[in-house]
Formats: sequence, structure tokens, C-alpha cells
Amino acid sequence: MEPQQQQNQHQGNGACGSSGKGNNCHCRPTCPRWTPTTDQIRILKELYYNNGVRSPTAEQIQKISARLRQYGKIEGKNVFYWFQNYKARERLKKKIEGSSTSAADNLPMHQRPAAATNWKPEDFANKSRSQSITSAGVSATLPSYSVYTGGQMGDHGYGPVTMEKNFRDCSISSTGSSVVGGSRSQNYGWVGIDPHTSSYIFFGQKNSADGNQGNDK
Amino acid sequence: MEPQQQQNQHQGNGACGSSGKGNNCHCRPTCPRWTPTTDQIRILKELYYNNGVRSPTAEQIQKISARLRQYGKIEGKNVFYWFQNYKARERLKKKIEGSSTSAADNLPMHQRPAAATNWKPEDFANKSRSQSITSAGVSATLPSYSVYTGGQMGDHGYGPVTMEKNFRDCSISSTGSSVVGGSRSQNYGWVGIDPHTSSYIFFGQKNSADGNQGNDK
DNA sequence: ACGATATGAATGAATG
DNA sequence: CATTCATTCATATCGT
Repeated sequence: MEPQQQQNQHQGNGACGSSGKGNNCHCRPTCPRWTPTTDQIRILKELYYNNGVRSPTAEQIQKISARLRQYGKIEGKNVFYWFQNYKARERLKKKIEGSSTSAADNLPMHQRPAAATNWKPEDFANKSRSQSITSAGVSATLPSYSVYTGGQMGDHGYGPVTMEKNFRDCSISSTGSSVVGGSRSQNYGWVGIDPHTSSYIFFGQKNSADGNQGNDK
Repeated sequence: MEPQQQQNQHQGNGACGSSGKGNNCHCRPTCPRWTPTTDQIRILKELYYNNGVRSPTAEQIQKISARLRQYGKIEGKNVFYWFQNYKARERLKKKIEGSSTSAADNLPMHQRPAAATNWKPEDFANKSRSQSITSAGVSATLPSYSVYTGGQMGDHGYGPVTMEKNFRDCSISSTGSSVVGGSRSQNYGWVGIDPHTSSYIFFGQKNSADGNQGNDK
């Protein structure tokens, strides 16, 4: 974790989003799981340590993932989970080892988005509070794709928790050639904002039979 | 591409991988990987089977590791991982091998510390209420007999099947002789924080021209 | 010496 | 935010 020891042997691509061609592995269309590239990791840690980003907001996550997409395919939820895991594990280590040796609790957590750091995926569905984290750590940058920070994406249901019991799948957000809307029955996928394609594509419907769009948990 | 850096061969000195059989080595602090001693394993299994410890809490982990340290170098994370792996593999084995021992999966796991599944930092801080796990959890240290109380009596919170999507295809890495080029570095800083001070905030690189910097690669 | 297996370690994903 | 599951990589150990 802290120590940079990313095992990079298959990351960067090859998973499933690779442009099918030399398919050594004719894996099924399902993505195993996100394998961060070293660059992505580096940036994430950058944010974590230098920017004090711990629990990025939805908007931040989108920006981050958009930026990180340069280095490999990535979804918003990956960023979300990454921060959660990283933080949790930092903490756990301290608790477990908890001895003296560890310290350095001082994090440059200056610019924390004071207000909305506690947004919950569940609540996300029904709340329209878009705070202007614009000045927060992450926001101050990425001028290009300004996500709809206050637009209609307020209730785009972007939390992972909104999933019912679907299997894990991965939304393939291809930049340019997308296959969304194919024959997939359900795409509850994470919000996928694509700066290049058009705008945003997020499938809030996990199941047709549900009939509960703005799910209110 | 993938900056895969070679791992280090720490093994040269035979510090850890003692050739001796019953001999165990509590190698020097530079041991890349914890090699449990027979005593440690015995006790761990003791806890696993007799005490029904599956996912020890942070407190338990600390106690266990402290206790086990008598028999060799060990850290909290070792204990943590051990239980996690052991539990996971027991389950895995069962699924694959097919349940042999069949029922009688009930283990006396009632001795789990009441709040085992909910340890919080707050509680961890300083509570006057010491649970009995102080003796139940860790005290079962060296009974010195077989720990296999009855075989696989371990499975408690995971009874109901939950496996469905069990696919995996092209991932069989070459195990064995082929050196796929490891990239893990020896880091043993569970108790150590590592300073990631890469001065490179991508969020700040927005200044060049207000064109688009989203695609600069 | 290999090759295979067992197992420590790490981490993405998910749930409560 | 805490805890757990699953998967995978890496290496120690053992078998041949």
C-alpha cells in the first residue's frame, strides 16, 4: 500500500476493454476487475496524500476518473472504492499493529470539502444537494470537462450501493465507440461521464421490473 | 507500458527459508514473508477451531500476535492475513473438493467476543469494559495437543451459498519456472508510513492553454 | 534442478 | 466507515 509496489503485470489493458484483436484470452465480456495502472495509482496517491482527498464527492470522483482514464480504463466506482479501501486500510493497519512504530498521522488534509464529505450512495438517489465543492481539493483543476455539478445529475444515483443483487459487471465506457444500449438487459453501471463522446451516460436502471427509478432507500 | 520492476531476491541468506524442516526461522526484520513456526501455527489453529476465531478483531489480533511473538517474529498483519486466508481456503477447499465431512459444520463459535464484529476506534480507545475475550480469545495459547477438534467445524457466518458467478478464464499464469517478472517489492511497512511525496499534482496542470488538456498524453 | 502445491500478502469489490 | 469476500500474485516448501 504505502510502499509503492504495484504488481503491474497485466494492468493497463488486456482485461476486457482492450480493443479486441489479438485476443489471446477470449475471456468473456465480463471485466474481471479494475487493475489500476501505475500512473493511476500514482495519481490517486497523489490526491490522497498531497491533496488530502479521502472521500471524494461524486463530482470529484467523476473528475478524477475522467482524468485517470488517460492512463487506462477506469470507472467512477473504481475511484470511489479505491479511496475507501485505501483509507480503511491505513486505519486498520494502525489499529492492528497499533504499536508505536507507526505514526505520521499528519496528513495534509487541508482542503477537505467540509460540507459534503459524507454523502451516501443511498441518499444520493433522492437528494439534490449539490454543494460547490468547486473549490475543494480536486475541483480546482480540470477545467475542461465540467461535469454537471449542479445540473440534473443531482440524482443520478451514482452510488454502488444502489445495486440490488446483480452480479458484478463492468460498464465498458469506450471513448468514441460505445456499445451501450446493445442487447444488455440491465446496466446499472456506474455513472460514466465521458468527456470525449458526448456528455454523460449513466444507466440508472438496474432492472426493468423494478420501476423504481429514483429509488429511495 | 508496464514498468515492471523486478522484485528483489531477498532470499539469498536463507534467513527465512530455513532449510531445516521442523526448524523455523524467525528471520531478521528483512524477511519478505512471514514464515510461521509450528508453534504459531498450532496456536493459530487452536484459536481457529477451538475458539472459533475466524475474523479476530483488532484487539484480538494484537493479543494473538503478542502471544505468538514468543515463538517467533510475527506481526499483527500476519495474524490478520492468516485468519483471512485460512478461512477463505477452508471454504474454497470445501467447495471444490465437495463437502466430505458434510454436516456437523457447527463449531462452538459462541465464544466470539460479543462485539467482535463491531469494533470501532471509539471502543478501542479506552473502555473500561474488558470483555472476556481476554481469556477466551487468546489465552488458549499452548495446549500442546492436536488442535483439530473435529475437522472442519469451521463455518459459521457464511453458510448460505453465495457463489454463483464462478468464472475465470485466461488467468492461469505461468506458475513455476517461468518468471513472469514479478514486480512486488518487499515492503514491510505495515507499521510504517511511507512518504509519498511526489510533487506532481495533475490538478494543477490546467494552465497551459485553455484548450483541452484532457487528452494530453 | 524443476514443477507443483501450499500459503503469505495485497487489493478490488461489496455489504452492513 | 467498518468488516468481509474473492481473486490474484509471489514465494516458501516439498516432491519427483
